[in-house]
This record gives sequence, C-alpha cells and structure tokens, in this order.
Amino acid sequence: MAPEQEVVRRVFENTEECPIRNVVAQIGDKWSVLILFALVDGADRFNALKSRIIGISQRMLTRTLRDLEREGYVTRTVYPEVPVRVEYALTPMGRDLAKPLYQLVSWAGEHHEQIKQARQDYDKRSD
Amino acid sequence: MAPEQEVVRRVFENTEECPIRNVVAQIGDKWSVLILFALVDGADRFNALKSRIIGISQRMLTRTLRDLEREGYVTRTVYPEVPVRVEYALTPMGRDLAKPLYQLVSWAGEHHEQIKQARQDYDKRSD
DNA sequence: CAGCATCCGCAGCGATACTG
DNA sequence: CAGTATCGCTGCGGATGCTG
Repeated sequence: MAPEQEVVRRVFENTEECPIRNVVAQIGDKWSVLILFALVDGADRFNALKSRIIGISQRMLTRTLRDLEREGYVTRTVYPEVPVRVEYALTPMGRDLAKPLYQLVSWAGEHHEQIKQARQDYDKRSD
Repeated sequence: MAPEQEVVRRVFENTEECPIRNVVAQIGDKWSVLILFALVDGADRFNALKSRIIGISQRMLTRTLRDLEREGYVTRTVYPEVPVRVEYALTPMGRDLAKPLYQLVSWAGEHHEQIKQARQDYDKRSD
C-alpha cells in the first residue's frame, strides 16, 4: 500500500488514534501556528511575542502558550531577575513540527491570490 | 534571505496578506482536513462522505463542503437522477493542497505517541 | 514584566424537524 | 438522497481590572 493511502486509512479507521483529530485539531485554533512561527527564529519573551503577534490578547497568548507547552512543542523558562524574565522556546519536537507547517504556510502564501479569486467567483455566482 | 525566513517575515509584516490568518485559518476548523482527506482517493457522494467521516453531522458536512467549495478546493456536481445524486471532488488546487496537508498529518501520526506522553508528563507536573 | 481572575458576547457545532 | 431551517448549548476568545 502506498504511504499516502496508509496515512489516509489510519485517519478514518478509528477516532481514538486519528492524527487529525488528536494532533492537527490542537494546533488548528486561532493562534497556535502564529506563535510557533514566532519562535522558529529563536527564544523570545512574553511581551515581545505579544507585540510581534499583532492582535493577540494577553489571555490568549498565555493560554495558547500553555497548550503548546503541554503538547511538548514549547518550553517555558523563568529567569528570577527583577523584573522577572520569562522566555519561550521551541523544543526539538516543536522545531520539527515547524517543517511540515512551513510547507503548508508556504503553499498558502503561493496560492493566496488564487484562493481570493475563487472566493470572489463563488460569491458572484451566489447573487 | 533564506526562503524559510521570507515566509516567516510575510506572516508577521501585515495582517491583510498573512497566509496563516487567511488560508490556514479557513481549514483549521473541526472538519475541513478530514473532508479533504476523504476525497483524495476520488469523488464521493454526500451520504457516503457522511458515513465515512465518523461523527460529523449533516449540517456541518454541508456547511464545510460549501466553504471548501468557496475556497476553490472542492467541486459540487449534481446529477439530476431519481433520486438525485450529488458528487463532491477535489479541484486541482485541492489535490495540490493535500500534499502539504499529507506531510502534516503524516508528521502527526509519527509523533502521536510522543505527544500523548508529553501531555501526561505535563499534567503530572501540575498536580 | 508576566501573568491570573472575572465577566460576557458570539461563533461553532450538534440535535431535531421538515422538504424538493 | 441531499439537503434547509431552527433552536440551543458550549467554549473560544476579547476586555477589563488586579497582583507578585
């Protein structure tokens, strides 16, 4: 069986072990991918991330970072200085996840215009 | 500039053209990726999809298929037989999107155990 | 500086009933 | 068969105020 079909089969054979429902769904929220990409160039502090990721609230940055930490993609390091400094960084697994994510985001960037056109055409047809 | 950094830069430089916020966010819902994968082997009918994608409701299958159609990933073809037959299929762009998605889902499948372990470790630490 | 606690609106999603 | 229409809930996510 071709590896593609093998993956597809595993997706549908049961719900418990489905990698889409259990892994992809976790990073499919509003901010996870953006945060992961914000960390690929290296560790960064909480407020620095907050200002780089335009539009994210303090609450959601905290919450999503906690989730990413729980999944094993991100580490949280507290430096007990005054004022306190907290740095977030990707784990080896997080850096590894960034590779397929980069492929996906790269694809999205290349097809963005085509997709916007498809949306316009669809909306025009539904008038 | 390395291509990776170029993509990362475009993600954060502005909100309008961000491929994550405009493309990845669309397929980051609960069902889009599952439906796309259900169609990579070929076209399929509405109720056949519904029974293959365990747990999806009629409403969400309809809604998500419409969204995927609007994005340009899926075509909808009505065969005016009795009873009516409606087939959904991937467009060339949809099949192309399946490639980076396959990379991601494949990664997810390979790291599923490691992630489940990370979750357990995190939850144990937070006792 | 890096958060936690609280309140709350609303979009996502499911369940159910009905239709061409 | 392949939907549409409606209702209701749950949880995501934003806003605000407070703290070590």
